[in-house]
Amino acid sequence: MLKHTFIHIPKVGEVTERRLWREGIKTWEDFSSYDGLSLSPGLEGLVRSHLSSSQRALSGGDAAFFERWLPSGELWRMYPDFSHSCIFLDIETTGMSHGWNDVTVIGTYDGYETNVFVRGKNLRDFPMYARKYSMLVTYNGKQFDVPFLKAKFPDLRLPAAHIDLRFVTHRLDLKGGLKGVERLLGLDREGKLQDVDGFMAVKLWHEYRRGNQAALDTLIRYNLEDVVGLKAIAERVYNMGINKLPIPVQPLEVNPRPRLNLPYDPELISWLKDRYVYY
DNA sequence: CCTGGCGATACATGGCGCTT
DNA sequence: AAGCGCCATGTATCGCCAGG
Repeated sequence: MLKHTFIHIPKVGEVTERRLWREGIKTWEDFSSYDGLSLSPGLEGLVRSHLSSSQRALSGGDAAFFERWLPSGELWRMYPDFSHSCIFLDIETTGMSHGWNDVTVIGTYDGYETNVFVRGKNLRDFPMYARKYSMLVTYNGKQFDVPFLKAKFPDLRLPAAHIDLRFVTHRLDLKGGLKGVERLLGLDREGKLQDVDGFMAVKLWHEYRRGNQAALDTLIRYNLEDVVGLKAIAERVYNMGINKLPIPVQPLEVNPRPRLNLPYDPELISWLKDRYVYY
């Protein structure tokens, strides 16, 4: 998709990009053979030089370049070009507020394997691990996960680009939180895991601290279900995004939600569900 | 329960090309 | 040269709504 993109160039907005497309300039390559019809000479030069930087950034895997120049609502366009170095992430905490609450679990998925970092075990390994990636994908992570992680690890270096799927789905009229979006896309998770939410994640952590090992298993399973779901969502919303554009763009091959083979305790979930009042 | 990024909206500004 | 429309961009304000 980036090779079709012009909106990251200064002085080029949605209208100009669509005009270029309409005139048959659908890729950066098309622009090189452009014989100067409807852009002013100054703008043409600007585009030309910005495209050569873009080409360099793309071949060099420079995600920071695109994070810097793309309007935030169009960051989703980066996904296929950087998915080879992409990390999906979701955290669990003891509550909602940075000042008062702590990170308990960090779950990640790179498209091949999941990783989990647990408070009191290996949470400290996360910053080193996170450095390897160019792109981060979360749901509401700009609000929640990233500020929490930065508070926890002050000199944390996260991937240069961050796609927050919350805003992508919202613009596509997919609303209702991560689980709601999964449901709308037919990506529901199995059985009892459906009943776990963030509030229960807090309770599961406390159960674990009281000595219940199965509570940690369940918390981790829940967390990783969220994480792997992000990839399935990203692929689908990307394809929905390109379908709204007036030019044909190569769609992404869509994968099913990965099936996790990790233990959890369905009875504990039922017990917690009955035990606490939700509002 | 708390928090804040973001989209939507409105408005001002300024560059540019075109017309008269 | 002046006026105009088009478009990008900046600023400000407001309310939504997602996370544990």
